[in-house]
Amino acid sequence: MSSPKLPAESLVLKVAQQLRDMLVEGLIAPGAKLNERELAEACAVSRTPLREAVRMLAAEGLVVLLPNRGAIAVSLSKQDAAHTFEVIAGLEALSGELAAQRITDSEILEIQALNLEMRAAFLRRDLPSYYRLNAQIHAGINRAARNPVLINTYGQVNARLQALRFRSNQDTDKWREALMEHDAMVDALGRRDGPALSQILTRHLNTKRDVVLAQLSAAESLTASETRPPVDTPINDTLATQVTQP
Amino acid sequence: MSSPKLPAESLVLKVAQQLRDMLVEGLIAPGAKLNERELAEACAVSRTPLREAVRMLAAEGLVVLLPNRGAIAVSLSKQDAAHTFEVIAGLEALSGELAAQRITDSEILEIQALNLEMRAAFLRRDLPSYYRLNAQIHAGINRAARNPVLINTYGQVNARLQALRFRSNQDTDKWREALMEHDAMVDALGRRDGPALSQILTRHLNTKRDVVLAQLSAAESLTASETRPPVDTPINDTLATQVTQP
DNA sequence: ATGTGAAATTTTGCATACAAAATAATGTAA
DNA sequence: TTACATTATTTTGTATGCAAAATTTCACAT
Repeated sequence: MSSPKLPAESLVLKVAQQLRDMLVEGLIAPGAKLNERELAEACAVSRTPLREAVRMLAAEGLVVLLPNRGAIAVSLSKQDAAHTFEVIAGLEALSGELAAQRITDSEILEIQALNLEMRAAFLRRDLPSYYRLNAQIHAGINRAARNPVLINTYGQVNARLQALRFRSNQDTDKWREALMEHDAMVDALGRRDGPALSQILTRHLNTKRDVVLAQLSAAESLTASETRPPVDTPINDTLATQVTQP
Repeated sequence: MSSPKLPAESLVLKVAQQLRDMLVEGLIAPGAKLNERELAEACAVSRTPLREAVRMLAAEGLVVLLPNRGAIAVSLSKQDAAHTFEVIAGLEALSGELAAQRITDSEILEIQALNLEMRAAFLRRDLPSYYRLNAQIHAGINRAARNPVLINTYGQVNARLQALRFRSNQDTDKWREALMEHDAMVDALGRRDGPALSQILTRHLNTKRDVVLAQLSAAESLTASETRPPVDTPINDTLATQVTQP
């Protein structure tokens, strides 16, 4: 046996990761209330570490704290989503710029291989594999940027988008477009052309943004016709938390 | 009277802001241990809300949690600082790009005015005013980008740099260089030339990074000669916390 | 002196307890 | 029935208590 006991990681961090997963996987739906007693029970801990974990997620922007009313899973309005995509695009552009300078030959080969696998997944219309490979490619570029702060920041902002749980690219045309963008990415990466890669990534994220926003609009109009009168905007619009401005 | 009582903001958020200020102002030095009892007393609250606040700051990257050993104020190694500057540069580049598209005429005038004031502060060698105006200019550009997510992300990452408490630009040459870069920035902004502004901001941040890193090296060699044998790297090197990668 | 190890103290981590606020439930009047 | 006020219940926010871990203290041997 290797490690019979390593309680090393504090409970709070484990609980935080559990909740983070639940939020990103959509097990806790956007806008849903986080009941402390309930969640504490589910995680088999007392309310104290659970609350601390929730506060961490609030700082990460995955939940929103309502004074005296607990916390709810973040629910991005279309505007929020658009803003988030803008930031993600900026971070990926940076990632591409840096990766082009720092990536190793073997890493390039690996990403080229992943890109081919992704193409194969497309041909089979294997959505799950496609998503996994797509994520791996982007993660690979981020990793090649050799900047842990960038990876962290990206992860934190991206988690909020993941929590939207869009599973799209049903539109075959858009899908094909994404594939071509990926080819261009891998090509630029192979040439170590930072500016080009950066530009492609920005464009890529913009199309992704458009797809997701379209889906949000569709979903919105659906739920609206089912339940509500033609109300427009989801719950929160700003998601502005603490910020210490220089 | 306007508002006799607005306990609205929960204690935790107030305490978090207090601690954030302490960390950014250097009242709690980088690497310093955060004693719960002590701080709770100082903030006049019990340990519970204090701990929750500390966890939030940990999620923001302003403190580092040590399992079973509490928290310490983040202490960026030179590498960490360099990585952080890279991310800040990317965010400012994005900010510039967007601001150039979205800024109003009156906002441009305001920033031009601030820039002139800053020049005046330079002529008087008035460091405090210079810093204040410099921060206002950058904040103005960020605001003009019309993206609250960007402002938040920027604020969170930048706070870690602020906690370094570099007060530099003593080097008059570098200072002059910064002034010229600011002129170029304001010029590009006036022309609403996003790419140019973006590029200038990146270069500007790079010089700033160099200045700060040089200062860190200087400070390091100082403390080293005073206390320690020629040890090289400060406390933590990664600062990698949680990340949910797509 | 210097190093080592055991006991004492402090500090952290988690659970519980209690007050205040919010939500749900109930009853009553229109 | 609906609207509204009132009470009961739940839920949150904060404080306190207690065990485990870490740190310090101090005696002792080298």
